Amino acid sequence: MKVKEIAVGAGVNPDTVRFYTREGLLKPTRNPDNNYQQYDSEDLRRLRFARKARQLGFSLPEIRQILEQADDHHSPCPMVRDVFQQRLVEVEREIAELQQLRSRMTAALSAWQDMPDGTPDGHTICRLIEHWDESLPDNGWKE
Amino acid sequence: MKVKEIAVGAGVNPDTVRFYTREGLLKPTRNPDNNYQQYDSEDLRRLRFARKARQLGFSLPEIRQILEQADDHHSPCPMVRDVFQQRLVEVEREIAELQQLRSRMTAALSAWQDMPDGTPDGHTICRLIEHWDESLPDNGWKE
DNA sequence: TTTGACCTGTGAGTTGCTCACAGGTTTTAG
DNA sequence: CTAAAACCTGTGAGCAACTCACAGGTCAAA
Repeated sequence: MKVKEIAVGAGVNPDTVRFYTREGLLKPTRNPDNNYQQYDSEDLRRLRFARKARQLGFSLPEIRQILEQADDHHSPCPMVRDVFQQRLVEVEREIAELQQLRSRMTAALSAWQDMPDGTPDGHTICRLIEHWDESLPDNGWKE
Repeated sequence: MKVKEIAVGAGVNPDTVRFYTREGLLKPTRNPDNNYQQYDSEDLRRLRFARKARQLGFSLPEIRQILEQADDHHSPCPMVRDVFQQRLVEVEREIAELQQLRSRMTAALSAWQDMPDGTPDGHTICRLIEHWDESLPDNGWKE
């Protein structure tokens, strides 16, 4: 298979295939005639695997690690379960944060119905946002 | 105020202050003696505003636009309401996706309890992920 | 006066792609 | 048979929103 073929087979952009190849997730051979990359069905499985793992929130280094373990004939599954559980915790945290954000946003929107538009008098930029209260999740400042 | 002072005042990294200044969100004056940036309380309000807006999901260009509108003595609030409502829709979509992901993950985790670890026999990388089903939200391939 | 903490600008690193470029190859249509 | 379209190659830049590193200037306290 050539780049575009495997890309279509996995439903990704050909540049993603080239990128994953550069990153060492795929290890095609070369056609000595024209110097083209040659992928086989194994590469296709790896690519599909990588895409699924990405959707689950695995990072490229993690995926590479899993693939390398598989190459070395070690079962990556216990590790996958670990990362997977961590990821689940993160997902739940993200959900909670977004839900909190949503309830604040809907509350704010209904409150704003009764508020006049801010007049930028040099003291107020937009009271809609300025009156947004302070207690949002803190991001940063030297964690 | 000097960089670190305003940074502490808004609870952000001094580099973020410098970055926002480069990006035109803050417009400090210069101390001609030492070439230091000089921020005033107005800048502090702008910075706090920007941070709140970021937490609400506004992008830096959007925030800059809002600030510029306020500088020109136009009320940015109607625009803010618009962007805000769009953002609310996005937040809700994100929540829905994450919730779907979570339910799939918990289902998978309990299913995996009964599955053996994949033996990488050259045909399987990790059945935990390979058996993850296909119908996740599609990202990409020429939108 | 010598630390140490701050300031300056610029440039690179982060993540996971995506796109642009310039040139080589292969396929297809006329 | 040839010309154009469609593919391939590697490299390098761009995205978002910072964060950090570097090299050198400035200023406060001890």
